[in-house]
Parts: sequence; C-alpha cells; structure tokens
Amino acid sequence: MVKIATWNVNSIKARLPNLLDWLETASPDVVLLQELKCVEENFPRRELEALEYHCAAVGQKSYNGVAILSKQPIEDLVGRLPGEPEDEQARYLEGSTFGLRVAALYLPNGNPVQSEKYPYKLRWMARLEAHARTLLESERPVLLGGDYNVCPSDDDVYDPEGFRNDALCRPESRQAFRRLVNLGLTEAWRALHATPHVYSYWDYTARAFDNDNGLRIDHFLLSPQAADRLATCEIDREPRGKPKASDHTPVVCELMA
DNA sequence: ATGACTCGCAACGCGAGA
Repeated sequence: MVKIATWNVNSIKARLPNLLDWLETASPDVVLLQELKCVEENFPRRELEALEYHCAAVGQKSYNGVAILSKQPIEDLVGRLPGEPEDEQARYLEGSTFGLRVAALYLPNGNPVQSEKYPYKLRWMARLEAHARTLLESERPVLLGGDYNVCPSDDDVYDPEGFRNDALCRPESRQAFRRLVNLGLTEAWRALHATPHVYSYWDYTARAFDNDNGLRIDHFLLSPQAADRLATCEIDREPRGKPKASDHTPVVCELMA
C-alpha cells in the first residue's frame, strides 16, 4: 500500500513543528504540500530529510509555493504548469515517485470575482485541464493532489447560500472542475464517501472549526490506472484542532500495490 | 459588525487568504 497525503500548511515555516509531528504519527509515503510562503532556499530540507523524506519544492517570497515529499527519490520534476509562460506564481510541481506520477497543486483562489483574479483562476483551470489531458495519454497512474480552491457541490460548503457568488463555488468554477473530472479522473474522497458536509478547511475567524463551518476544497484527482488501485481516502481532522494549526487539514489516500 | 484570525513583511499596519 502507498499512502499519499495533501496538505495546505499555510506557511511551512510557521507550521514546521506541527508538520514534523504529523509526519511521524501518520507516516505517509508521499506528501503534497501547498502555501509554503517561502523561497526554495528557505525550505526546511534538512529537518524533513532527518525524517527520511526526499524533497522537491518550488517557492516564491511571501506567497504560494508547493512541494513534494517522498520516502523514495522524486524524479523527472516539472515545476510549472504549462500554457502561460509569463505566469511566475509557484503553484504547481509534478514528479515521479513510487511508480506514480504525482502533482502538488495550489489552484488560485479567485476572489474577488470582479477582479482580475477570477479570470486568472479560470485560465489556470483551463491550463490544468489541457495538461491533465496529456498526462492521461500516458496511461500511467497519476495523482493530482492539492488545494483546488473549488467546492465541487453545495454538499461541500457549510453555507451554500452565503457562498453562492464566491469564486470557490461560482458555476464557472464548478463547471471547470467538472470538465477536469470528466476527462476521466476520479475525485478520490467523494468516490468513497457519500456523506455531505465533510470539510478540509475551516476559516480562522468566528470559531469556524468548533462550529464545523468549513469547506471541502482539498482534493485528489486520480487517473483510471490510479483509481483502480484506490483503497481508502480520509480527511484527518486532528491537525486542525492543534495549537498553531493551519486553516486546512490533511487529506490522505492509499493505493494498493 | 464591509467585522472576525493568521501569515509574511527591508513590517510597526497592510495585503492576502477563502
């Protein structure tokens, strides 16, 4: 069994003690991280290598940044999503490990929808769709994991009416997500769980976690060759309840050998 | 309550997050 996790850590520097604790407890084979908020030179490589993880990261100052950790070497790295060469935001990293092609992705939030940020989000999703099409042609096991900043349906939102016009829930965002899935990808958690209103993110404000006012925006999309091996997919709420928690919590899936 | 937390920043309040 290969255990793969995705987690938006909201600053790897601020989250390092929590991350190291969780890695020791959960012991995932592969980890996809988002929102590092640091340049590559400041990535805490030594601390993660001490836990026997190979590391690959793309970063930028203050914002974004994604990484792949793996108990096995990570090869054939691609550090940018194709399709918009002038886009310098560090939101995508792809590599091969454990015989899998994995990507850590941090999809743009897109709010406010009246700003340039929303069309950027939709362009980014179109680029991801085009690239996923190419990845699927390889007929390899592929996992695209990360913070998609999309609630696929109202079942993934604590307050659907309140989020009706939010970039995470807008019809165009959901349609772009469906277009991606409809290429032949499987959204791992929803494929294994029908339960509505289970979340992976809770706002820091207004006691959102205590009241379970959350969103499900962290997802794994699997190619058929990966989906055929899918055994489990769970959201681990525990890290969200700890002191100095990220606003996101890890999502973990297991693939049969 | 155009609010609330938390992060980074050549910072000492602001932009961004979702």
